[in-house]
Amino acid sequence: MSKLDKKQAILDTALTLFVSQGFYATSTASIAKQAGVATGTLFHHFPSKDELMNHLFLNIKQEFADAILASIKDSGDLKKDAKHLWTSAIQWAMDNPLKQEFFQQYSMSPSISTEIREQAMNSILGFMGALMQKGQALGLLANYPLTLMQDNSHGQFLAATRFFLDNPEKWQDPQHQEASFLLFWNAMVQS
Amino acid sequence: MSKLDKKQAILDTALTLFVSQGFYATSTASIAKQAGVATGTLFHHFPSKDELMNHLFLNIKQEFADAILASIKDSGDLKKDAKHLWTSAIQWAMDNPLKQEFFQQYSMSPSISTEIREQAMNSILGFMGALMQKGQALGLLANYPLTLMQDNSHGQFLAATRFFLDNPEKWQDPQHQEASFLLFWNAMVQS
Amino acid sequence: MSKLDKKQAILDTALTLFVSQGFYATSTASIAKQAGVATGTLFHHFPSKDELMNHLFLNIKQEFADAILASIKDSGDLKKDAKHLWTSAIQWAMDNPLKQEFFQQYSMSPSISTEIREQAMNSILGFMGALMQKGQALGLLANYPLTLMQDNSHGQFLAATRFFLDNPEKWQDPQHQEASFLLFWNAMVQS
Amino acid sequence: MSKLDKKQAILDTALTLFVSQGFYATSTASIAKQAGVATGTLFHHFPSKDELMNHLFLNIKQEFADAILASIKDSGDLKKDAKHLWTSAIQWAMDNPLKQEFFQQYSMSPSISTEIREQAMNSILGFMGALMQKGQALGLLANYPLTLMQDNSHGQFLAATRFFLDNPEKWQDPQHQEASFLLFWNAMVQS
DNA sequence: AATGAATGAGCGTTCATTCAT
DNA sequence: CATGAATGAACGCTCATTCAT
Repeated sequence: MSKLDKKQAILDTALTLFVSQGFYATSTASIAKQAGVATGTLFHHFPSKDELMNHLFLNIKQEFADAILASIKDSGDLKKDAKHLWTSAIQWAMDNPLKQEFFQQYSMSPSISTEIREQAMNSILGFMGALMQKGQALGLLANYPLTLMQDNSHGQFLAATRFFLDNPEKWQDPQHQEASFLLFWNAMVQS
Repeated sequence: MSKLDKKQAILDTALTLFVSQGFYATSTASIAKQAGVATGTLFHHFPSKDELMNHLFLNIKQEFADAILASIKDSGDLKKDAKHLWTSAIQWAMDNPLKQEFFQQYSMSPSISTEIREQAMNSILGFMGALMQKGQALGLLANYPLTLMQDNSHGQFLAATRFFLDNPEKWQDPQHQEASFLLFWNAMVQS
Repeated sequence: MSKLDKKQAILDTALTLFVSQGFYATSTASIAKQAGVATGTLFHHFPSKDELMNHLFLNIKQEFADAILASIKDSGDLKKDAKHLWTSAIQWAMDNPLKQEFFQQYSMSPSISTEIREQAMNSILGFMGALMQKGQALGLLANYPLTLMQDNSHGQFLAATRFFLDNPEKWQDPQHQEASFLLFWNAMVQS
Repeated sequence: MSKLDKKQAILDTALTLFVSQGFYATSTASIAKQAGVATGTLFHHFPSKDELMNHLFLNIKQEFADAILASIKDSGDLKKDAKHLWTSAIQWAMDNPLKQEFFQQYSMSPSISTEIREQAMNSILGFMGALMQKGQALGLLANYPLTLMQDNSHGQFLAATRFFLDNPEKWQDPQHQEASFLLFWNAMVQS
């Protein structure tokens, strides 16, 4: 096993165990053991358990952001673009259930330092913010305060991914998929 | 200090510390010390740290449910009733910021046993579910799958309370208050 | 329940629990609870857990000594008298299995203070000592050192009661009963 | 201090303290401290205090069994062989007073799990059992039930070692040594 | 870089004992 | 005399972290 393999094995194992047992219930010794390395090795790659957690969090956030960024389109039809974005985001969650679960569990937990958490939130909500401002400028979306709309959308996204993660077969159902998007979109529409 | 005072002091201190430091970072010794009782006293009233947590959770959930239940009206105007419900719920959160914070942190955390958590969720989401079914029957709300709508509303509620808790002065602003309700209501209306 | 009843209930419960769970694994709270009294009541009757234990030990030892004393005969036939004594002693153990078990467990354990233990041993072994000296004077028993013979007899008695307590049906068998006595008696006879 | 040294230091210290203070009155912290290691080190080598105890018990039982096994002879003269066995067993106890004391205290105590205790008893009493059956076949020993004889011999052995451990100078006295054996042997002899 | 034995502060919990009622 | 809530020292044990190899 090469160096990179060991570091990656530690990260992979940590993700699995943090999600299934929780951060505090997972000992560094158990991560090392299940990753097939010595306890000391974990601390060669990460200065502390907290740093391992933050590293993991930033890694996953970046993966998600990259996936979303790659799926952004500008077709001229804002609603269509928004639907594409919404669907891509949930699809990523369905494709990466462990990572999404990790996000759900730790994006609001004190196990992750505040600055890291906020940094992650901003970068993701940034996409949505830009889209919303565009919609407002076009008169498609209501002129609600932007930060309120952003937080609301984030809450809807967390609820939607939790729902579909718990009921994966429903994500295959076009009615559910469509309803999920409309709940998100109509909330903001100029009525 | 009377008997009840000591038990209550433990519960109050535990609430404060669990919210500010997290469950695992809060030692039973620190709860006892700050509550002004001996370590043994905590275990005289609660068989374990976990049971103390569950007790706290059920207590707060019941308080919230009682507050919501007391504010339910049936005026014949569903949208008006819904707004009253929505406003009351957020108002309770604004009046009890510590308890709302506790809810945000622990309603999805493994620190609370699954059955206790689900029991709490169901009792609260039950109100919303009934209201939604009524709205669908009247043709006011879209015929989206009920469970999806419920989870979506819950997500919006968590987002709204977090937003107003972080920006309490905005809850005084009628525009924000109105926008918050419309985001919730319009998401579900029949378009 | 009268005062004496409560004190006796505590002693009875302590005997049962000390035998079945051991001294250290039995909490004073559990004794009080099972005896149907408050925790404080135990400490009204006995100044400490250790004193309760010593009290129990002396009580039982006295009961045993009384039973043996009552069964001593002087028929002129030493072997017959010895057999009667031996049989009576084991019979008492069979009739009071809990108390005998208590004896087996604690007569050598540090849970009971040394002086109390020695005091108990001497009073019981005294009977045997007198009998042995008589036998030696008559030329029936070998002139082995008296203390060695006493300790040997005690060891045989403990072994015999343990055996018959574990196999109570064999105590009904005359062959076993006779063999048990002969092992004891022949060990000491002048060969 | 090497690794093995530390583990051995823990075992040695535990033996001394368990014998002098008892199992429950000896804290793991005191064992570690007196052994010159950290508390965690004890638990690095033994998963729990109970396991440390069982380990100790099995170690000592094995040592004793090995010593006895090495001293077994088959000279054709059964009584002579028996005396050799008896003397060797007591000699081991005199040479290892701490370990013998440990045996006396714990071979019947609930601090050691039942299966471990029985396993130890059987392996030791096995020697005696074989010797007795041989004696019965030769018509030298009485036809008492074998298990009763075994238990009886065990009781005599415990009594003899206790006696000589408490009075070590008497083990030097040929009269005491001879008497001790005759008490054991004559008990079983065909009369 | 990798190892894993060693560390010791800190944890949740127990329980003999006290004392106000 | 009886009660049981309260006490706090002490327990067995865990685990993030260090460091000699």
